[in-house]
Amino acid sequence: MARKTEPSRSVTMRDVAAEAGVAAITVSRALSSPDRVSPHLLEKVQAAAKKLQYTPNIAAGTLRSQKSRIVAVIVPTIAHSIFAETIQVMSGIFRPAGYHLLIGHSGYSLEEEESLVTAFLARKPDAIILTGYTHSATTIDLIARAEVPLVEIWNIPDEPRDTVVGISNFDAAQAMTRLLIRKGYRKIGYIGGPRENNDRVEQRERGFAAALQEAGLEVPERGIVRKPLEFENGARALTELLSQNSELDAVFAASDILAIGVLMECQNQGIRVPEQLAVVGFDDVGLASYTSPPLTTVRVPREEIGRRAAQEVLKRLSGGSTEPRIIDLGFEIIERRSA
Amino acid sequence: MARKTEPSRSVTMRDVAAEAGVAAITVSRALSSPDRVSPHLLEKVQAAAKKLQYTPNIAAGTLRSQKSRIVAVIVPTIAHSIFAETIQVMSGIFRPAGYHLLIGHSGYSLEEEESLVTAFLARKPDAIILTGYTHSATTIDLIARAEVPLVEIWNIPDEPRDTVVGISNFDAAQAMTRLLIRKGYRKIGYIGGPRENNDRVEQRERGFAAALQEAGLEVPERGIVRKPLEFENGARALTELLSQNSELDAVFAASDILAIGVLMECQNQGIRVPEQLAVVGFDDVGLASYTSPPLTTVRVPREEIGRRAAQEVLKRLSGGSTEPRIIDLGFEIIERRSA
DNA sequence: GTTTACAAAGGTATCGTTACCATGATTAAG
DNA sequence: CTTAATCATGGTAACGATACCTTTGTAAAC
Repeated sequence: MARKTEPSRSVTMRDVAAEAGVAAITVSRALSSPDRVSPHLLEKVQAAAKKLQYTPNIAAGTLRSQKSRIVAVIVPTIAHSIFAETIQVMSGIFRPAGYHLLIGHSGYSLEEEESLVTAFLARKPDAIILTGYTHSATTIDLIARAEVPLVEIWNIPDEPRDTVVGISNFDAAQAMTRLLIRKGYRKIGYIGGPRENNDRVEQRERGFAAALQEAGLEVPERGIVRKPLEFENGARALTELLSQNSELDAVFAASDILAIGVLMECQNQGIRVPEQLAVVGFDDVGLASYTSPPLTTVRVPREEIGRRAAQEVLKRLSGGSTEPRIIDLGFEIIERRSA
Repeated sequence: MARKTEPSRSVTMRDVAAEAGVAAITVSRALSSPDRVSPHLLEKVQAAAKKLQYTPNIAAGTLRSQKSRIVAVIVPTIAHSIFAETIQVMSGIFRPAGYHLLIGHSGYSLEEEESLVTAFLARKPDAIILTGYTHSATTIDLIARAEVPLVEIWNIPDEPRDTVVGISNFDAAQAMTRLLIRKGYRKIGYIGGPRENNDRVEQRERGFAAALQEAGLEVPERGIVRKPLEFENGARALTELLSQNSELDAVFAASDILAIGVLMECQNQGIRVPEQLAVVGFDDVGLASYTSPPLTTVRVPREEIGRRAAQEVLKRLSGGSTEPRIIDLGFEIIERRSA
């Protein structure tokens, strides 16, 4: 591909300026704040830029202005649909605004997250978006020192560090469990993800336990199973749960992925849902309304989380308030037929 | 968060140099090619960098060296698990090598892809990874002019432009259809995605048609339905297909997402799979082995695609060959119980 | 012991843009 | 009609790193 002609120095602002018969700085202005140059020159500059196929060198601009027009995003995993969707939505909002996304996945490891933050900070991102509120002290310190706006998404803490956009996973899990109780289920098992470094899952588990407690119910003996969020683990977890607890009448899965695994296993084992066993999930992934029976679950406004997070960043970057604040987007219990 | 003390000029290489009692250039070398400085000074520099919490300014380095250590990746959509997985794998390989990923989604639009390429090019990426081989002429020209290595993934063209890592979607679809024919199915319907700007899907459709033709079979009247890749569209497409073609005995879905939608609709309508209707998919997503019945499908080595693509980029960036070439990773027919 | 080779370290210029300040032109205010 | 205020434009320096070249020191070769 690369044709070897000459060193082919790339077209710079100076070249465009010469072509248009103006100063370099005017080209800069024409391209980044068009309303600050006269229509006449603006047109000339644009024509010249087009003619020379000028591509600005962002690195140079970043070096001088200390603004990279990059937003760094770190999620636990990109390969989970809920995070992929969030990223996609954010990307769609940042793009037209001229910002690009630097994406990393921590694999639920705080060390890896810290290492990513360190690496990303070297690119002077204009903002950083992290998942959850659980981060290493160094991570937080690094970001504070760099004076980079921080938006934490997906879960709501007691005290915000900076901006937070999410829902109360505790409240949502509690509400869902209450529904189960209200419907008359009494022996409710829990299937969730590992709690390490995952405050979303941890809060869901707590919300579940809180609902049982306030109803005077107990968590069944060995009624809690935790496995990574994969379909097959839902299936396995159910088997495990049932082998320990034959008279379970309901299962709360802290993620639809697990819940769907549970439903599939029920189908395999011929367990009728919800007659023999009620199953509820969390997230409301696309598939949840197509399972049989359709899954009762908690709808998390995940696109809205992405959208608001991105909008908050943009607002902040154009001079918005820097006060720490929590944006609670709320959840919704979606009753379908699995409970 | 941002504490307003003083302008807090950030720590530069010069500061580290002063602290370590060496020249700035030595710091540069110590950090980027440690084996080119004496162990003694290396240690001193590292200590100084640590003490001052030095963070390199990549923009400055990029400006000077014309190397950004950024790789741009454009996929049609991030929110589809197969692309999310590919991205995750690539990200995992690039990260330890010191490269970061700039990710964009084109929404299956060539114009949007072109616009993304234009925007990304301004960041002087060290390589660009695109999905499929169908791109606008300008896109290709832009990349060629910028002399940026290009890797195209997921599908294999006749003539490679640069590096290609993928599978033959044509061959795979053909092989799958042949299997259906070999098993005795004769009235085979097709459910696929829209073909515009999607050479993967297009080649699958062609492969399907080719297999029927070589067996002397015909595509059933109105036996082809195309809808965006969503579960619900699989369900809808099946209904549509069946209403036009009551004696269909098999359905080839060009994506597991659609196939799973089909399976769910079969369950709803009480159609026995595979006895009344065989269903096969394409991709082998995680869920495919958990449906009931488990889905017969084409396994696409999508993690391997991501891995190889990333490795090829790294190889190329450390001086590897620049000859255009195709890396065909092959596919596998996974026979489960849905056909 | 002298010459050659090579490694280690430093000096300086430079990448391409934008911040900052200055200038001249135009308009508004008195 | 003068003065101030505002706008459009330009000149220059600087952001922080690395490429390139030079210098110095040490080991190898004869």
